[in-house]
Amino acid sequence: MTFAARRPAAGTRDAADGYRLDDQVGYLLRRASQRHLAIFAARIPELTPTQFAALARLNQMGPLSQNLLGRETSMDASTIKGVIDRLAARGLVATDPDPEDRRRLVVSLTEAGRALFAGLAAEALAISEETLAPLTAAERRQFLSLLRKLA
Amino acid sequence: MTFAARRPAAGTRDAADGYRLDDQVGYLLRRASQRHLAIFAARIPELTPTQFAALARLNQMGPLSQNLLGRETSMDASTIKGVIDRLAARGLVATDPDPEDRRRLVVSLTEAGRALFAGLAAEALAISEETLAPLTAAERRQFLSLLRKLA
DNA sequence: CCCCGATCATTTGTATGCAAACGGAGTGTG
DNA sequence: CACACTCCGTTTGCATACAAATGATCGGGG
Repeated sequence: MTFAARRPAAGTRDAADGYRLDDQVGYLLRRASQRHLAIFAARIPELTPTQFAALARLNQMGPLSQNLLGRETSMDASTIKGVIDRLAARGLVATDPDPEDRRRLVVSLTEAGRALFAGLAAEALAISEETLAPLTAAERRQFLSLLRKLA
Repeated sequence: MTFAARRPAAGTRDAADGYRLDDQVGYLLRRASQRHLAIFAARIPELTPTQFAALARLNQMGPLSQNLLGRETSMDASTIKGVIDRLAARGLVATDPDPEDRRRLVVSLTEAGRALFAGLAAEALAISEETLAPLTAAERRQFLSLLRKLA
């Protein structure tokens, strides 16, 4: 005796009943991102994760054109523009025209930006640790490995 | 002969050099969410993932107050308001005052909303599958299990 | 019964994030 | 050299997200 006999023959009804929001990867990703954001905002209130990502990439790669920096940090052209505008307004990055290509706007870290990043990098690593705290060390490695395949 | 001798003695410089953006869980979560969103938008262009989540929860739980629906879908009060406003403008949900508590706004699925959800549920499951496609079946189970612990 | 704290919905301000369209600038081809 | 194609930066419009403040309402305690 199963429940199969109670199911309607058509497909849509089955799918609607079988859809469990709490099991969907998109919903879980959104929730995990929200939790991470809360941890980040609590420990580094002066920057957002995206702003910090831009500083980190500039620190790692040196000056980059605005659009390229966007690609290197997974932000589209309009998003990176807003991020750079806000960082520039606070004096953390400088923007200069590229003499070799007049379309380009070269973004570079200022000394203040470099110092801020250097002072916060350890805290940023601690944020990643706290985000992964519910997992054991082995689970963290496994999770990051799988997550990388989806990114 | 290692590189250790070239490292400065202080801590901040070490942390700045040791910070690899591409290894940080927050960055990877953002990228995975972006990929999922692109898949969702391509396959269900008429709804956003959050809008679909609200319909799914209403389909599962029945009518709910607006704030409670927000909690049940991990959206704060101002976010869920905008989502419900847009769904209501399209006739997919109805909002009525709660006679038992005049603070509350009861949100319920309309027939159109119920039909739309039923018609899209199978596609939504396919979206989850496509998002997880880079993983094997065993990896998917493992990944979802770990992700749930972080959400 | 009145007050106090909690809850509900709303509004405002700020910050991603994506789509689409635009003009300016490089590049390669015929 | 002219043209098409591409890239760069910008702008607009829309949709999450969160913080903070507000006003209305509900609940319980004194």
